Amino acid sequence: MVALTTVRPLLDPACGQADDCTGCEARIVGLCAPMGHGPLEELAASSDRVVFSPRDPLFHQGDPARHVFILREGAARVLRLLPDGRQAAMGLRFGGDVLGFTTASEHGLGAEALSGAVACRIDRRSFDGLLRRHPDLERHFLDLCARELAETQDHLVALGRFTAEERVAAFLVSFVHARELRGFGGPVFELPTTRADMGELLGLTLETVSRTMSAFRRRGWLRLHGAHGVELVGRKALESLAEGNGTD
Amino acid sequence: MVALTTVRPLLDPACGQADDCTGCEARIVGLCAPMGHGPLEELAASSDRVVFSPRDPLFHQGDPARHVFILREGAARVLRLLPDGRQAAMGLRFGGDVLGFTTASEHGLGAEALSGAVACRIDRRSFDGLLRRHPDLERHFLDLCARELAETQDHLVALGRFTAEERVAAFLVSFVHARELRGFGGPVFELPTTRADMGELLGLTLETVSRTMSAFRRRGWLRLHGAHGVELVGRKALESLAEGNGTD
DNA sequence: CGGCACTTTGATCGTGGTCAATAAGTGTGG
DNA sequence: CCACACTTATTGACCACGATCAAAGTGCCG
Repeated sequence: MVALTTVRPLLDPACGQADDCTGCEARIVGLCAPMGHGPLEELAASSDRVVFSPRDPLFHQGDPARHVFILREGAARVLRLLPDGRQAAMGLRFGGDVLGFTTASEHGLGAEALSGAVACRIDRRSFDGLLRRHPDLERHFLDLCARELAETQDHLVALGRFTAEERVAAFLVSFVHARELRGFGGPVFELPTTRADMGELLGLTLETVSRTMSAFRRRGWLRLHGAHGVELVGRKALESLAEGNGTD
Repeated sequence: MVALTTVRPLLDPACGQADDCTGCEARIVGLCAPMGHGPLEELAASSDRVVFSPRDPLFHQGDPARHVFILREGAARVLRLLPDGRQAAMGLRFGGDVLGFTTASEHGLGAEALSGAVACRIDRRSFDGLLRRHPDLERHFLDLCARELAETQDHLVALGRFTAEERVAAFLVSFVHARELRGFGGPVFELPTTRADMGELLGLTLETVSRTMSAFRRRGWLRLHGAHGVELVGRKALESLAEGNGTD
């Protein structure tokens, strides 16, 4: 499978107890899953809740990496800005995803909210200490990091070898997949991205993304409800494109 | 900096003692760096030395992930094969690099030797046990994984936003950088890759790679000694291209 | 209703892909 | 050591996918 949006399917029934994320997307949380009550309380002491409006930065590329974020609600994107102004998005993040975790001293990437978003902001020092005191948590994070690496590699294949149609299909399919993992079923959904956002994620221009979406619509593979509302009709066809089956 | 070949600069003076890698490239080893003698002996007991000829596979995509490899000499590449036969290379690996580490049960990527190569093959079970028993080693691996993620993100930016010239420049610069980190200085070197290999790494055809190399030669930025021998003359110019400064 | 950001669609352009022929290396056996 | 076969690299001619430039069209929020 080729994933262009981050997908980390780690259910977390415990998280709702020590913290106030009951009923929100963060029930599915990569971080908290293996944590007992002790660690969770430690975490709650050095974390706070932050609300972001659309296009607010969570942190900037180049900032000292002082915090780790866990997205609770909404969507965000992680991106790299080049010296000449070009920018490339590395992926989307949703409820339960971890942002801003790095072993470096500075953020190599920036992150910004797409829709409105709520995140849990954790002090980096406390976080490192927590990892050190709880080896199973550290192991869990290694797993998380390995998954993110695998997803980035999928993305790399898409940018290196996929046509425009395959890239857009891969984006749609993996977005739907990420939704489903978080308990939002159904073929109708709202994209939190503009066509330009999608272009930056896929290495395409916004016009090409738009044309490709129109082509899919004409083929009856999807129905558009306004610019952001999408109804996947021909999921099979899109999945086949997204898997890199080529024309055969 | 944009890295298209893996670069993990972790010196390992201890590795030569418990194992027979004295004097070879594996002095620079990501894995062994933080290990004491105890762990090293444990490791030696469940590892063996394997020699590969050019184009030999170290492991195939889809194989059960039974071993972790540490490359000691030579070069290898890690790649993804698509259902329709297209293939994309995720990066190059050199002496000291770790290959085949994954938290999944199967290899999501294949790996093959480019030049001849020597690797240390470690049983996955033993390796997992070692990680569990030595939390500092596990922390080190988390760091390694985070670095590889950062490099893959650099690669992603290159494929998503760079022109052909910028990609080839980025490849050359990061290859030279990897060599230097391993103690091989000097502006003249042999590429272990064919033009086709470079194309698969950069999302280009072999013809485009060849034309771009010729263009660099004509501009006096490099001198070619046979097909694989390269002498970097205008490193500054190539570095500027590789950083994404655009035309300005 | 007006203003603005985003989307769609069209026309044209250009980078890099494709197809093809030649040249340069590389390796093997006589 | 050279002749031959084979792989890899280079270069050219042409093509196509997606980029760029431009102009309507649509939806959204004040």
